[in-house]
Amino acid sequence: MARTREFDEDQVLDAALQTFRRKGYEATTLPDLLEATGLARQSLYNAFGDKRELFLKSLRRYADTEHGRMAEMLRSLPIREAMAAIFESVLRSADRECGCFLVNAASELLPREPEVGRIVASAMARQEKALAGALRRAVRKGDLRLPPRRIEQTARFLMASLQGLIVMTKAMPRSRAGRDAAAMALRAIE
Amino acid sequence: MARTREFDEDQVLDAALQTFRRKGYEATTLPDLLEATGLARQSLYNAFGDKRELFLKSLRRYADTEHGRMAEMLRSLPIREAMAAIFESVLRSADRECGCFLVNAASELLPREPEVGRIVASAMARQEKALAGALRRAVRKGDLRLPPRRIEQTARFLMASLQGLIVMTKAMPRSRAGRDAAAMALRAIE
DNA sequence: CAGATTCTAGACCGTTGAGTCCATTTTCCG
DNA sequence: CGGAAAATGGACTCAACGGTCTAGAATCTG
Repeated sequence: MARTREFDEDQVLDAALQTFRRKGYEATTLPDLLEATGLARQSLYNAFGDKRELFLKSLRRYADTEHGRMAEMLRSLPIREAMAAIFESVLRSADRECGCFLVNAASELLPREPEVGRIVASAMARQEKALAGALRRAVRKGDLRLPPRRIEQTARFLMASLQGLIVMTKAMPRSRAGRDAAAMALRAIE
Repeated sequence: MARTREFDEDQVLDAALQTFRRKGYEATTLPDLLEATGLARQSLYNAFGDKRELFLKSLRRYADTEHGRMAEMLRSLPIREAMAAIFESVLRSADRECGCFLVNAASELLPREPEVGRIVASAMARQEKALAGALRRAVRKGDLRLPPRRIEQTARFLMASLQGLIVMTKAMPRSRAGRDAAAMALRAIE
């Protein structure tokens, strides 16, 4: 048979992901990716296809893991604590991180790259659903008073607040603006 | 003396701005800019310097005009109508437009380009101030009930909502999500 | 008109990009 | 062991990039 693969696909994908997330698609060069992943040129092409494919795979992976993190918080914590923790994690990651990969990718590549549009839109829709589900559970449990008609709307509002927070912390990392905005958005589920 | 300049600087800058806004910095090529502006290579370099300088000038111009539009609305309309109109203009421009140039630039180029960071941060701070000012006037006039302590916070919250709306309409242009989020954000100044 | 200056068109330059090819080495497994 | 498959390093292609230069046409003002 053949020689077995020596690198861990997910690990390589994560390295590429971080690079794309930090520098964006166009500004990331192939040498950047080789250095970040530690792979040889040929290996990268064999395993993931060209730069664009690698980017899309990274983006899908990011969407999946982020959704997982969020869904996990929403499942394991009461709704208010969960939302507060989600907002807080955005605020805390403002310095070392480099914004949400989905938002970055959408900003840079839409409407030019429809596949990016599909990935981002479906990721956001999924997160919105998870949020609405958590709100519904909270209402059923009596933790939250919210007319059923308002659940979807509230989920969408919280999503928008989250996106806004992400943008503001990236653009004004040292400002109080993010904290204030987050605190006020949370009042929607008080 | 010399031959007079044959093009209108602001008009050229607007053409470049639209191109950068639509395609982003890296993906915009010099030929793109020449076609959009109708200028010859040399003229562009003479008048605006290199690609990076042209981009920064475009971004500053966008920040100024957008701030002007917003400030004008806030000055000429009651606070609720003004905010509704501002949100509405983001929603309506979802299809043909290409997102907020400031958000796009920040997403693509931060933290790599500190000058972009300065432009975006100061633009947002200016808008936040204009918003806070409008809120304060509304409170003084009795149009709005809001403890003075909450004015700054509300302004920041509305800014974040606006940014979030911009991102969501770009990422999910055909969705109801934007409308719902906008409606709910406006309830903060009901 | 004359001279200065800008505009234009396009050739040109060096660099760097993504992607391919190939020859060699490494590792696996029958 | 021996061959199949993968990994590697590096040379290579070719196109496109941003930016410069040149030569000539256009247009202003003194």
